[in-house]
Amino acid sequence: MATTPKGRRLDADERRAQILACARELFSRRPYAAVSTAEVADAAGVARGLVNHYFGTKRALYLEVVGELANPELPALPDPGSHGSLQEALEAVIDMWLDQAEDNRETWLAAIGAGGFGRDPEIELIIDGAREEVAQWILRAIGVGAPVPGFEELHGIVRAFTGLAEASSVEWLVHGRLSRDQVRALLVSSMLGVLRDVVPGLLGDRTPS
Amino acid sequence: MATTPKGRRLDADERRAQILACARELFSRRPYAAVSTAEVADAAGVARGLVNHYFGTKRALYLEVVGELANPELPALPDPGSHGSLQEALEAVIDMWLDQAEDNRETWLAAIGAGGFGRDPEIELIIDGAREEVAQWILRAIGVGAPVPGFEELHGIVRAFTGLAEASSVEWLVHGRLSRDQVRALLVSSMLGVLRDVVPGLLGDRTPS
DNA sequence: CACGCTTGTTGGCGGAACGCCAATAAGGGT
DNA sequence: ACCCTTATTGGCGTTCCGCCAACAAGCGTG
Repeated sequence: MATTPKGRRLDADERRAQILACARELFSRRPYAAVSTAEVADAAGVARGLVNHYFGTKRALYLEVVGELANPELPALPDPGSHGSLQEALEAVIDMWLDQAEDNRETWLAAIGAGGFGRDPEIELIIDGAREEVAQWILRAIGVGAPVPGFEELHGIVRAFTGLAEASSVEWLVHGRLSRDQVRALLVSSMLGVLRDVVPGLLGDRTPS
Repeated sequence: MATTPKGRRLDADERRAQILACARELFSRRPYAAVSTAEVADAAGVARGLVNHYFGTKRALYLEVVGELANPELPALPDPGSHGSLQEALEAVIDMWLDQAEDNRETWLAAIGAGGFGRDPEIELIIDGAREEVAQWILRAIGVGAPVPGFEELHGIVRAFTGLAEASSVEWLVHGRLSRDQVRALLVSSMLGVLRDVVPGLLGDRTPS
């Protein structure tokens, strides 16, 4: 990453961007506390003091990296009115979202914190374990054992569902945009709908389609 | 939190637990790097060296705190024989989940990382801002402006939905338990179902020309 | 009651990292 | 060729962490 020979002067903006890039590289692999400014400076082929000169503090540098990562560059929406049903509009926007996630995979995962950003990989493991426990708990509750055909998909669905449960609960407990009853209805409705689509056999007596 | 006079000897397990409690208190309010072991020791009314004596390193102490927080104590499931329909089982387990979240509100939010755990509040703000942007983007895409009646709820629902989108995408891109098509179907289906239940007016007539 | 042994506890040493600032020199303008 | 702007450096003081030897509180023993 050290693109310039020692001591060479660069344009301020250029140098700043270069250091930022190195910091991004390092912070995306190791947790905040495990990355030193000296390391960042080293990677950029620059004296440590210069990092502080451009970003003030290590924390400020970190914040800037995160801010850069978390900026999702959402694709432009198609003209309103060009779509017929709500379903079509929804499908379109979801496709765009998925494209975006697939293309910027690295960046996007880092921003989400899934691949572990400044977050400690070990911490990530603990959290993931807890989520997995909840998922297994739900699977048991709806009477799904491991050897069911298509279990992997079901597993993934339930894991995804816990994401919905967490986010909606935050809307309820933190932002107050949803009531408990609404969260409940939201979870039951969406989970039922998805199960109906993917494993219709589970529903027993009621088997549409 | 300093329950014992200076220099008093405690049982090893007791002292350990006390320090852990203080660490938990501090780490839940400020990010990792902003909490010093000296502070933890101070809060426990103990010499700094003792923290290292019991936990080795600051990081190990932190990991233990997180591990303690992330342990969700899931309520026992009802007898598998007593379940009626899938819907009933689902409603039951979701109610249990919501109870659990409501009761342990503090702890649970901390574990999720929503209230910001060892995570930097400022970082949290950035991430939340990015999520909000996505939510607004989706709202625009499905043709919902701000002054719609029941907009708050819709807003919350979409925010919750982004949680589902993120989690399912992680299942797709990281764990490989879902394919892209499955994620797509999952998102479309659940979002449509929920919209149908909450704002049925949106579905009927579209194309306001 | 005195003594000693176990072990919880302390205080400080050495190293690493961070924020800051004055000194330096690179590169363009005159 | 000179100077003047400013990117860049190197080091000082401070804070924080991991480690360890010394200390003493409390219990058992004679």
